[in-house]
Amino acid sequence: MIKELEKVYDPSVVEERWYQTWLDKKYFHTEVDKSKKPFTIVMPPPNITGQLHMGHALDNTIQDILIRWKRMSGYNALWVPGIDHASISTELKVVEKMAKEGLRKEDVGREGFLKRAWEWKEEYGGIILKQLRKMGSSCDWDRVRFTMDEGCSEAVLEVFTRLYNEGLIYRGEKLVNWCPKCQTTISDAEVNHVDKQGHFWHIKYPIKDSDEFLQLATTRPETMLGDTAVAVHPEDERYQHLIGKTCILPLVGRELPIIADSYVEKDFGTGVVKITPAHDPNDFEVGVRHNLPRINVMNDDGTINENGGKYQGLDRYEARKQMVAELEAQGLLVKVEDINHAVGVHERCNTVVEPLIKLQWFVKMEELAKPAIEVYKNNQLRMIPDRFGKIYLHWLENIRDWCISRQLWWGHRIPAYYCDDCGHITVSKTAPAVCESCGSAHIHQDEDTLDTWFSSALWPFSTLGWPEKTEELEQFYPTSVLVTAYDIIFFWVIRMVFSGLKQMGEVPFHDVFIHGLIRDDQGRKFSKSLGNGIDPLEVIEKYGADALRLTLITGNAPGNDMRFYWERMDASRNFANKLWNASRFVLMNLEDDDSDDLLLLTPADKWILSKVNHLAKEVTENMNHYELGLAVDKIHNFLWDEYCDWYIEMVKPRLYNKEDSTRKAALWTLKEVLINALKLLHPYMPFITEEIFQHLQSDEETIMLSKWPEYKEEWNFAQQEAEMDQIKEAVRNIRNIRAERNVPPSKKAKVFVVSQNEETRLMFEHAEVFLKTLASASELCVQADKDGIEENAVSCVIENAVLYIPLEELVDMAKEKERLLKEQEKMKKEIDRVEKKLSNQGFLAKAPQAVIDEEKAKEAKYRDMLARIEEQLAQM
RNA sequence: GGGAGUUUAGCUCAGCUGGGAGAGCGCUUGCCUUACAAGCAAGAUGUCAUAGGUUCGAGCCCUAUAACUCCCACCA
Repeated sequence: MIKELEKVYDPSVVEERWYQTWLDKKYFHTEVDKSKKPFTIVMPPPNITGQLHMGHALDNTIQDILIRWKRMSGYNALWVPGIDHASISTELKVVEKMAKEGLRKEDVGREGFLKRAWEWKEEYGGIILKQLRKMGSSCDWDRVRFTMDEGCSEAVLEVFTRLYNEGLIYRGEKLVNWCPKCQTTISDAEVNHVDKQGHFWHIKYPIKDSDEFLQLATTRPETMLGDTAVAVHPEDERYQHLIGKTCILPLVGRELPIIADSYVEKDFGTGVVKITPAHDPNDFEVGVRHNLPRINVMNDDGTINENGGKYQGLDRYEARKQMVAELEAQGLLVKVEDINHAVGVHERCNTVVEPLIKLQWFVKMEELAKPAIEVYKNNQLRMIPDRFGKIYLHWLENIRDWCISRQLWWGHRIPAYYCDDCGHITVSKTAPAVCESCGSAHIHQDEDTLDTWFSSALWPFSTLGWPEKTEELEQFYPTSVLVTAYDIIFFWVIRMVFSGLKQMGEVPFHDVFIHGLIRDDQGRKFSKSLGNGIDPLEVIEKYGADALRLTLITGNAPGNDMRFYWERMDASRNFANKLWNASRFVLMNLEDDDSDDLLLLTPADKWILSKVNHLAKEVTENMNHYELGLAVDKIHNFLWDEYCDWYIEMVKPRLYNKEDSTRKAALWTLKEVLINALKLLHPYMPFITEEIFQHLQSDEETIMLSKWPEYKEEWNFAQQEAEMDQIKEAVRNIRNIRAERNVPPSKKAKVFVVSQNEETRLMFEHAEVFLKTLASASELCVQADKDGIEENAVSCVIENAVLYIPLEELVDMAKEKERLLKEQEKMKKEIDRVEKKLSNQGFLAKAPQAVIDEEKAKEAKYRDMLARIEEQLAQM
């Protein structure tokens, strides 16, 4: 039994033991049960290169809370875990590892590389899932999925071929984002724009057969090697005479047409733009309009290629340096301006992205985006908090085609087969033996793989068995809620929505619960370079998973970032310890006979039952609105303040008196209320609640599968709640009086309650059992008049009564009077305020009746109290 | 350039559909009261960023301003 255990709660043993038990008993496993309503979450699959960090800890705590709550509420609750192959990150890691052995990708070939990648996956892929168990995550481990497992791969092939056949996937030569370091294309979403210090080089381009020059500026002089035109605005008077003429590209000598295009802004710079269709998205468009040649001057590694003449072989930045120097030498460099401008970098490696023309695979987005916009607008898809919906819409409304091919080996290989004879492309889920067009057997598969997000976009249905028609799919799709951080809306949420709508005809989830980021104590993001990371596993080791979970949820509102600092862990641990000790107290007193017949419930019992009853209602409501921070705050407050500091203290005298006829009721209430509160707390702090629950009762096998507390009318005691509020107020007043005079608790004093109201007197008489101990009273005298009270007793006025405490020490009457005058002043102010309200015709006419009644009741109460205060004063 | 968020106690943050400003930590004072000193009790601290407006009533709704943060974006 707990009562024999330590005074201090030690989470490490308890957490380990319960997680193993839950696993052994298969509590996490969910089978399809059509008699219940489904509640589904698919876990955002962490990367196989990943280690558990605070973001995962928060994300999974939220999911676990929701799943545990719904499971207890009788839902067919399924939480599918899984991991993502993370094509580019993993490939980089494996390459890095090979480099240590002195090997390059090319040395081992595609197959050799993939073998190593799979080995990586086997070795490291499951680490983060194991770490998630430390958090207490109750996902269905029998259903772990991997984005490259058989089923998910099947789904990828199915979707690719379907979209291709519909013309929604196409192959085209377009300007794409190229990472020279990773040597692959990347999507727009993978490009970060960072402000960098750069230069504006103002250069003169000579006009052919003339002494004139066109002056223009560029931030990337090396791209001039690929210039194929110079453009001005069609209506720019300054340059009318030059349109149609030719200028000479410095350093290269190529003749460039001077064209007119309204893309150029007259008022920016000199109003002249060099056009490099192969290296700039805008210029590319201009090139299409004017049928300009595209000259690619760059190799895949960011060096200048054979089109760069003598600069061939130089790195792009070295070429830039040399070219600028030569321009200057030739007198063609007018000036150099320092500027701050946004540069696109690859989010993985921070290398400056180079726009290059490449033949790549794309998903046509316009048609797919429309229904995704619709479902948000007509509320089939909700964002919590709603403001993220605007970000979602803005992205979809401005979406461009999605480049999905990657020059990587690790991932889903594109199921396109090229005929070496006729050039026909066959797209097929299985490798065709011959070209479907000419029948040639000389065919080869596309070397590229798909963007990692292509497979994760299918996650909500591929994990449930799609494209097979499984009963899981039928029962659990659409899923209930997606839990994720706001930084992943573009990458993932949007792509899941349009993929789900396209393939399943339904949204992949109804709600998107978006949380913020965890930051360090100074509000900075956790990052390797700052070295400010905090390992959740270390936190768990020191404080326990329950405490970490509580910290992550407490005081946080949806969508908001939060700071982590250790002091908050102390507070959470202290709460766990408080709960532990309160439970020890209950268990110490509990007896074997816990039948609930013949219970004589006192007002105090009814009060706490009523409180926990309303707590259940409010917590459930908060959780329905994803207000987890508010919910857990209420549970915390109930357990610590109401249950521990008040109820347990009230009940002690009854427990210690074996003759007390209400003793059994006290024990029953202590236990019953604690069980209900534990259940409400369980989703947040699963381990400690289970540990206590198991010691406390034997009706239910585990708190995990116990019945979620619901509001019940028979536990609604409004009157007792009001009475206890008044008793508490009296106790606080007495304590205050004693504290102000530094009367130690050991020094007891008589307390007189004088009230003309019979009900009030009765109420205090009933409370005598515990009131004496709570207020350090030697004796409690409840009476209708002031008989027997010393003249210099300290007094204070409460609703319907006056309290007197005769203190032996000489009471400073002048000070007492001063205190009463202050009270009087305060009361008058209150009355003024209420009266002002009640004499306001507008208020009386427009405010709800309940509010008006409340104010009237206050007025009466305050007037009564003021009268008593003045009576006291008159006698001084 | 567009959009969003934040501004509440010394610190970190809650405050749900408008109806007397809250928590944790910190601080002051007194207590080892047989569950808990990781505790108990009693305290102190707020022009809810600023200025207007709507309303019987505004921390909450509207407008403007300021400061900070973030996201998006092809001005060379």
